[in-house]
Amino acid sequence: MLISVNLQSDVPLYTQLTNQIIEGIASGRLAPGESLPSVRSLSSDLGINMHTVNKAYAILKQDGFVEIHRQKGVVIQHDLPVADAAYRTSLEEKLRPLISESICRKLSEEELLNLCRSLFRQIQTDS
Amino acid sequence: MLISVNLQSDVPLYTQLTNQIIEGIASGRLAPGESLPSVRSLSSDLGINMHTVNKAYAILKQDGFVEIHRQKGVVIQHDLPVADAAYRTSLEEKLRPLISESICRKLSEEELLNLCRSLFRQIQTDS
DNA sequence: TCAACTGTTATAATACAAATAGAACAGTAA
DNA sequence: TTACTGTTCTATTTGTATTATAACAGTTGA
Repeated sequence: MLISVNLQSDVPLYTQLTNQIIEGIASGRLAPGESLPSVRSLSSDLGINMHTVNKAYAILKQDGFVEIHRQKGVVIQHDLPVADAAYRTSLEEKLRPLISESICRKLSEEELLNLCRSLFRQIQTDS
Repeated sequence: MLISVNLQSDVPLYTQLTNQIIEGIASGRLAPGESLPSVRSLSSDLGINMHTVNKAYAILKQDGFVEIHRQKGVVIQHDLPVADAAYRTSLEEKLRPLISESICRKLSEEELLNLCRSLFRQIQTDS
């Protein structure tokens, strides 16, 4: 899967990486068991530091999206983490300010739901 | 409206403030024309620095949610900003990683939409 | 007029996170 | 052995978040 970073963005580089990899899993472009590039090769390809890639991989490992095989390096987990109560709470806390502002800006409930539905399907079928 | 901050949170204080005020507008607890506490009184009440509150107010002013009256201080805008194309794009960029992870965690499209709908109505009617 | 309040600005210091840099270690594969 | 894997260590630079003090211009009410 093709991975890139935007040095101008205010989103931290390691967050850009984790976001892209998680979207890759969601879309099926990254299948369970598949290997990710090594920290050294990916950092070299992107022109960024090794430790930045390592931090992204460490977060993905921490959250249960990847596991480390001494042989194959970093591979996508077969048993991906599921949406438990704690996750749903944190998701709500992240959605709340976004939905609040959309209400202020007179986005209707239907428009918001259509946007979410459209994104959901676009990500899921973007393999 | 009651405003509070969580010093333990990893969300910046000024972001906590802007989020709460925007949610207050969305819910109707803060009506257009209504005044916000002065930077000095609010910072004193919350036990934080004046500049932190001032930064939050400056962002709200920048985004068009409040205006400055030399007499009344900081008041909620009558003509609130609307959801233009630029806003929709930025909203999509913020929703995308959240939805991607929810797909990874096997949250169904219906569950996600129900959560968004529930939040939308809860915020809107929470006055 | 005077005192008390408004937002605003300037300067400085502290603390922390993000990113980079160079180096080394333990384990594994060809 | 050589070359690769993730991991860890120390150090530096940069930028943001937060606090601290101070001052300014304008407004309000006594």
